[in-house]
Amino acid sequence: MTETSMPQMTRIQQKNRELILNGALEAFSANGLRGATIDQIARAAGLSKPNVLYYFGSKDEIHKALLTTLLEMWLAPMRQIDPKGEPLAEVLRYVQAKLAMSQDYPRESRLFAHEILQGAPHLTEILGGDLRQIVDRTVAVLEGWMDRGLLARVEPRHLIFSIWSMTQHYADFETQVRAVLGDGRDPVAEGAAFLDDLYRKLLTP
Amino acid sequence: MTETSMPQMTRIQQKNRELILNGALEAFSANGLRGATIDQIARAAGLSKPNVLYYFGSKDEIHKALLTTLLEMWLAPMRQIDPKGEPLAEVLRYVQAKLAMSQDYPRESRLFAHEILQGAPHLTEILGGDLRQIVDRTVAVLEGWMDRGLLARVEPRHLIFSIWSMTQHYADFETQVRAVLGDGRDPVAEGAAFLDDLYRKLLTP
DNA sequence: CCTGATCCTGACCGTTTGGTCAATAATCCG
DNA sequence: CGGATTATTGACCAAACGGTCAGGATCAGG
Repeated sequence: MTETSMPQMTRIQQKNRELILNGALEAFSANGLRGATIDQIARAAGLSKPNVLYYFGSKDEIHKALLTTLLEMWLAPMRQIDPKGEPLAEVLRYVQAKLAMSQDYPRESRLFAHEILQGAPHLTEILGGDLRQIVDRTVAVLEGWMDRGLLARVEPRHLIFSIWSMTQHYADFETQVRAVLGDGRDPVAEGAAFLDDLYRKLLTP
Repeated sequence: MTETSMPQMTRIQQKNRELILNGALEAFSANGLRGATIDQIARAAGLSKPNVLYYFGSKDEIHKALLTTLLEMWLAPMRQIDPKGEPLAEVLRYVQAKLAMSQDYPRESRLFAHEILQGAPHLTEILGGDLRQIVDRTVAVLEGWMDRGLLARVEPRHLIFSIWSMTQHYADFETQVRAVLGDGRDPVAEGAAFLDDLYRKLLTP
């Protein structure tokens, strides 16, 4: 959400660009790229529509800027897996970190879900580059652990998918989860316990 | 996709309503409720726009009819879990059936994903009723098995979530999956093996 | 205080969208 | 066949949408 502060920007630019990106996150995460309107974004940002378009040339440009800004944050937990750490603990810590992000940043989670449902038009470049790279690194680490018998052998990429899908599920499908579980329960806390159990059983050698 | 054939409908009504629902599935699954236009639906159905609106009064009505029609099919695999069967085999069969559905009916899967990302405006009624009931039944069956020590004890509802999220992931997030796995691989076949392994380890008492 | 650059907005424009309607064509049935 | 019902469409409408623009307000620096 905090924009990478470019140096040659006035205070006003910094403040308003951030207001706009914040409003855009609200609108895009709720309605998707096509569903969200510039008016919605402007209202959420507390600015006029032409003023929004003064800072970003088009709706698409806002969307792109937002995704670029947020992707780094979204991948951060995976970067923190430590090849020198205790294997099972490292994976479990990653799972919990990803789950916490889905809980703390549901809008961001939904934003990415929407983007990917559309076929990731804006993300494909990054998906093929940066993301691929960080995933490859993580796969190598996991395979190293499995080779040394420190972790049960499973297909590493599918292990990663399973973590992504289940943790995001709690944010993206919150409605469904709530409808099924009923009120008065804490889906994410229960999910944390379930996932800990699951990956412990799956990965203990 | 096949409409529940109401009796007092002419052949033309039956045919055209089905054409429309089919076109709507194409449009809604690709672009969501707000993103899809009646024109798109009409084109996909091979009918004129006013003619589409002759059969369904509004875009929302088409959407609602489509969800209602498809929900039954979507829940069918869960209904087939047999309380008298061998527990682990029953669960594994359900997992594979759900995965096959994500592969065979990706449009339907995406349709539901879109709907739920919007907060399930049209589904909430059904989510609180029919869905709740079938889930409750399945939970009871699972708990029975766990009580008798035939299945490892886990929170049954979260077990169900995990199945839903991971199987749907292969359809909804197909782009992401393909980008990470690279070409020349069969994500679903690999997923089937991974999931079989996972649930076997998780649920074997 | 002045001046140039930055910031902001009301009014406006062309297009798309959901939806209507009167008129015409096809179909059904006695 | 013939009349009534059903099916279909081109033309149209109001609202919403993405985006532009000229001109005025505000601000920073000398």
